[in-house]
Parts: sequence; structure tokens; C-alpha cells
Amino acid sequence: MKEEEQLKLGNQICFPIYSVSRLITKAYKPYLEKMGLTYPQYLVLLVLWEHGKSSINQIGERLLLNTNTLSPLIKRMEKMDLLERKRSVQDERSVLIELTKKGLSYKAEAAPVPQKLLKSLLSEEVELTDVMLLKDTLDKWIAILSEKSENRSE
Amino acid sequence: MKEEEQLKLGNQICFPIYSVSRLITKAYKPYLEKMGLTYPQYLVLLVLWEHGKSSINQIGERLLLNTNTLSPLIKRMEKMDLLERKRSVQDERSVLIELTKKGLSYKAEAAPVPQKLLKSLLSEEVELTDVMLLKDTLDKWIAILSEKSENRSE
DNA sequence: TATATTTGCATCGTGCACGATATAATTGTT
DNA sequence: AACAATTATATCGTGCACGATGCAAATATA
Repeated sequence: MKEEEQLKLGNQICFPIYSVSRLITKAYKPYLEKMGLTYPQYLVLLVLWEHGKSSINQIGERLLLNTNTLSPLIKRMEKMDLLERKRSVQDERSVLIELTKKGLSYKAEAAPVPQKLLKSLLSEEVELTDVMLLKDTLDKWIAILSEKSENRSE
Repeated sequence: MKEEEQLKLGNQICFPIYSVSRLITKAYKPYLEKMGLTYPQYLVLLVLWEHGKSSINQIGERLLLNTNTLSPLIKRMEKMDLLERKRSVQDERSVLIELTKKGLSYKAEAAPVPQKLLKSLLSEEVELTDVMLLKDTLDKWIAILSEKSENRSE
């Protein structure tokens, strides 16, 4: 492909990823706003539902987010009475995050959401096998790219 | 799949899209910061390089962004002397955006960037055919999802 | 031709993202 | 033990995203 052609929006590979990411966040909105959650806040809950009490660092590793994003986000969630922040006794630097009853209780309400969303993304044109292939490629890219962005300093 | 299982991060389909989107924006950074550009600013340039003078509305349609995002972004780009804003004579509501010489000249520098980035995303594990399949699925989703988010009010 | 509706853009407020920097606790080294 | 390096978190500044709202120009309707 000529360079000229590559600069056209329709031939870009990153633009559709960027757009779909935003559009999916929007698609999540009607489901999440019933609970007063944003999508990143929902992601934090996913981690805590799956792994229980975790440090900010551990949450960040799983979501590929740094503390400069997570710290304020988690403080907002604390204000919403979804979780509690406690300094670790073993290591006074760590802040351990634990769900409140309210945070735990949202799990039941959130459970059917991914299924509903996936369903809305499936059609005659896009079948489940396509989605699995897509996820496969993306997961491989995450492995490559997250490696790279960590080692920026080396 | 049980609902319990679906709530695990590793089984989510939207999370990898969200993560890869952010990681790719980061991957673009070293290439774009030479020109002092952010990724969304680069997208605006792509539109203007391809289509020439355009209204904010037209740019928004192509990038799937509204004016509340584009207006400030384009004003920043005007300050950087990349483009000029002019009210349309035919329709005083429209603001027409036209590239300056500087904005035009960046095209040559930006031309090889998508190729380089794509290359860094290809490996033994992820081949070009996988990327084409991925883009195909994403483009179909954009068609579905952008339709939906427009018709929210109906 | 008045008036209602729509359209294009801008502004405001809130919440991410993220680079840069700061700080205190911990660990490593001499 | 004293000091250097690392680690975990927090804060700051900037730039998106986006819902809500406002406003003026254009268009549609009565």
C-alpha cells in the first residue's frame, strides 16, 4: 500500500480500536448508570469481586493502570461507599482495598451485563467465533504492548 | 458460561479492547511527540489531509466525535499553528477548518508512522491476516454501535 | 411574515488517562 | 548503623471524552 493510502482513515487499524473502545464504553453506560458506576469503576469492581482484598498496585497490574489514575478513582469509589481503603500493617506503603457490603452486593446486579452486551454485539455479520478470534489477537497485543510500555526506561 | 465466570476479567471481551486502545495510543506517542501531537490531534490531521477544508461537523462525523470534544481540541491545534478556523459565508453557523502550511507539511513526516506501528504489532503469533479479520469485525461493530449511540433519543 | 423547530458550535462540569514529581516506607549496600 | 536505591502511593497539570445546557443562524411551519 502506498504511504498516501495508509494515511486514509479507512485504512488505519488503530482508529477502529479507538472508536470501538469509546462506543463500547457508551454501550455499557445504560447498564452501569443504574448503579451509578463508570466503566473504569466497574473494572475495579471486577477485580475485587474476583480476587478479594487487593492493594492498589495489584489492581493496577490487572487493569494495566497506574496509581495516578487509580488513586483518585478509588477515592471516589470510597466516597460512594463501594469500598474501604486501609493501610497494610505488614507494609505501611501499601493501601489495601476491600469491598463494602454495598460493593459486594452489586455483583449480582452486574452479573448479567456482559452477556447482554455481547449479545448486542453479535449479528449475522459478526458471530461468536469472530469475537473469539478478535479477543485472541487483542490478548496477544496486550502481552506485547504492556511489556513495551513498562520497559520504556530501559 | 456461568455468570460467575463471565465476570472474570480474563473472560471479558470489552476490557481487551479498552486496554489495547490505551496501549496503542501510548505506542503512537514516541512518533507523534516529535511533532508535538496527541493521538486525537493526529486523527484530525488525517481527516484534513484526506479531505481538505472541512467543517467541525464533518470532522466529527468521520471521527465519531462531537463538538464538545472537537471544539477545544481544534482551538489548541489553532494555537499550535496547525490549522485555521473560519466561519462559513454560506452558513454562518459552520466553522470551516483549513490546514496551514505547517499542518500540511506534517503529512510527509506522519506518512511512514502507521506502517511502523503496524510492523511493531505483527509477529509470529499475530499475522497480517489476523489484523485484517480484526479490523473487519471492528468496522462492523462501529456501524452497529455508532448507529445506536446516535439514536439514543428515539 | 411571524413563530417554532432544527442545526452547528461553544461552554461547563465531571471523570478518566498519564507524564512528571514528591514523599514516606522498605530494602539493599557498604 | 548509615546511606543509597527501590517501592507504593499520592498530587499536579494537561488533554481528552461526553452529558447537559446555551445561543445564534438557518430552516420549516402555520
